[in-house]
Parts: sequence; C-alpha cells; structure tokens
Amino acid sequence: MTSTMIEENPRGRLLAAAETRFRRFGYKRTTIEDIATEASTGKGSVYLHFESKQDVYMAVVERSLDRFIDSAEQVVARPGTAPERLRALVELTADHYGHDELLHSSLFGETDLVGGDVARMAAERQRQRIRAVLEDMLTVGKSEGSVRADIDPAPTAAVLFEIGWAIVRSGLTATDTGQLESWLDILNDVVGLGLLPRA
Amino acid sequence: MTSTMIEENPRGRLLAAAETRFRRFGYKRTTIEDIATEASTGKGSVYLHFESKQDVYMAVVERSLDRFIDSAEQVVARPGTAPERLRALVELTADHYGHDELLHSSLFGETDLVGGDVARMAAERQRQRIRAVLEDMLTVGKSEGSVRADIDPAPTAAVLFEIGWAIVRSGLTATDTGQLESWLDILNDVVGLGLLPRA
DNA sequence: TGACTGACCAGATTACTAGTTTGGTCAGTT
DNA sequence: AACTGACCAAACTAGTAATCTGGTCAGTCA
Repeated sequence: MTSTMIEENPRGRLLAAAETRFRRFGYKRTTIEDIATEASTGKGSVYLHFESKQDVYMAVVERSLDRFIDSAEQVVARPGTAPERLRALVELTADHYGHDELLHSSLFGETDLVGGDVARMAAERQRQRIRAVLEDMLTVGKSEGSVRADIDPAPTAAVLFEIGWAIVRSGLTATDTGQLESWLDILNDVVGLGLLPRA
Repeated sequence: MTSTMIEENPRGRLLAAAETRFRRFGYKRTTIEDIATEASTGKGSVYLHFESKQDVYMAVVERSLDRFIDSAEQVVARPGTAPERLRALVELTADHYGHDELLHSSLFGETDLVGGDVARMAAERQRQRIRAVLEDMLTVGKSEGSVRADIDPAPTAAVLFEIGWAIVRSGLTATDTGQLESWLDILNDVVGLGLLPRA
C-alpha cells in the first residue's frame, strides 16, 4: 500500500499525508495544518510543493486515478471483444468507485465532503482519463476487427462513457445487489449486438 | 395553455395556481398561502383538496408529466425501428426538459428550488412513467419484428432509460449546442446496430 | 348542514452577530 | 537555501432572536 510505503521525497510524504487525511475526513474537514502535521512538517512547507489546497487535492486525486487507470488499462488489454471489454471496464469502475471513497465522493459531488468546485474539477479529470481508455479500446478493437470499421472512436467513447457511468451510478446507489450484474448483461448485449435483429 | 384556461372545479383552480407559483418561484419559495391567494381562496381550503404541500407539488408534477407522456406516446407510436423511436423519445425528452423548468429542476435535484426529498419523489415518478413508455416500445417492437426476439423488455427498458437519461443530461448541460444531435446519432447507431461487426 | 375560512401554534427557517478557524504569506530561524 | 510558525484577512461556525410557514380547527357563512 502506498500509505505505508515510506516516501522519501517531501512532496511524496505530503501527498501520502494529504491522502490519508482526505480519505478520513474529506476535503473540507482537512486543513493544511493537518496535512503538514501528518507529514511531520511545518505548514509553510506545504506551499513549497503545492500552489493551494485545491492543488494538493487534485494531486491526490490524480495519484489515485493513476492507480485506477493502470488497472483499467490492464483489464481492457485482456483478450475479448469490445463489448466484453467495455463490460469488464464498467465492472472494474463500479468496484473501484464502490471502494474508493475519495474518487467516489468527488465524482458523486457529495458536497459534505468535497466543495462543489473542487469536486467538479476532479470529476472532469476523471472523465477525461476514463474516456481516453475507452477511445483507445475502440481504436484497438477496430484494428483487431472486433469493432465495426465505421465507428468513430472519439465521440463514441464519449457516449460510452456517459452510458457506462450511468450504469455504474445506478449500480452503486441501487439497494438490489444483483442489479449491476444483470444490467451489465443487458448493456453487453445491447451495446454489443444492438437492438435490431441480425439481417 | 392550461394556465390561462379557466378551471371550474376548485381542485383544478388550485392546481393551476400552484403550477404558476411553483414555476415562477420554485417549491421552497412558494407558500401554501401564496397558492391559496393565487387561486382566490382561503389557505385552509387547500387542505380540503390536498394532504400536504408535497401532495400539491406531486399533483402538479403528475399533471405536467401527463402532458409529456402523451406526446411521448405519440412519438413512440410513429412508424420506424426501435432505435429510431428511442432516438425520437430521447430527443423529445431533451426538448421538453430543456423547456420545462418544473420537471427539469426536480429531475436534476436543484436543491435551491426543490427540497431534496420532494425532488427525489418527483424524479422517481418520472422515471417510472418514462420507463413504462420504453418498455411498451420494446414490446411493440418485438411483436413487429423490429426488435430482437430475445430482448427482455422490462430490464432492458430500465437500462435504456438510464442510458437515455445520461445522454439527455449531457445534452442539457453541455455548452456545445450540437452535441446532443451528434450523440444521438451515435446512440442510435450503437444501440441499434451494436458495436460488433455484422457476421 | 357542510363548504369554507383565517387566526393561531409549534417547529422550521432566516438574519444577524460575535467568536473561531483556516488558507495563504513572509519575516525570521536553522 | 530550506524550512518554519506567528500572523492576517476572509471565510466559516455557533448561537440566538426574530420571522415565517405548514398544518389545524373553532367558528362563519350560504
């Protein structure tokens, strides 16, 4: 785990400290002094490495996101058709966001933990990076022949992101535990094969 | 327009009055006394026809929703394939919600205008009814042969609702005016034909 | 008699204020 | 030169007094 790994460079120490505080108390209830203390340093030193509190937060999110995108890329690189990969990606996303309160709360905009503006910025960043993974997936799929040649990767990735995100959100908020799985089946089916009967 | 039509029965008068106030000032800033005054009646009379303020609001939403569902059903009844109908429905929804602040704000949960609980209830109702239209569309499509026979209408309608709603939301919040149209093209294409190349 | 009303009330909301906290700076220390 | 923590204005919080409002109901009309 990153939090237990001893960070040598000051910036890394601060980031780790910030991450544990943000995770425990959220953005609003964590002060710069908290972070400094957690990192066993002085408050002013934080500003040697970061512009502002927002900047610290965004850096923490980025790091968390890096880890997620890593696993996402691995999942997407596994063999299978594009819909299967999409499904795996959505599943991973749901799992990850279900467990990672930091990403989750900024993406859901829980204003209690994260202020509106900061949450929006963080969410936008996440959106960008996940979209990039999707676009890559479509491009690779086309070259492999598992995605229709006339699909335009960039905008289709945007649409797939919104679709996938809607499913994740429903899955995470639903009381019914099995919903996510069955909806993923349907998503897989509909997005994979379409609604129309095969000619 | 309904608001200018002279309502004869007291309940109708109250509903019309409530609607104009809710539209102008939102749920929170409209008082029962406002509504009574607007309907040229006494405050207590409101409670002869409605249980509570929430009840009034839900009735207004229901009426507004009735009008929307009417046009939705017409749109869906027009000739075309299931994806085309889905597209038309999503387009209609975006248009309607773009113009109807009442439905819009409760579905978007703008806590400034509508309290959290009430908005959630109203949103749930809307979800139910739109889902019913979608389910019907799929069932009809199956019997017509324009939808794959192995599609299960109920859960598929649920998923399509989430998907469509995600696209509407993006379309309504996006700064780019043309986005909705191009995304609908993609939705039409992907949901209609699927991502996989035809065998 | 029964449809209707508005004075009334408890609980919620607001407006205001005084006191506290906190992001960010910078003169001074190590 | 790297670092620190006292310091400050601006933002936030807690407390409270005053106001408002959903809902009731005893009484008034028609």
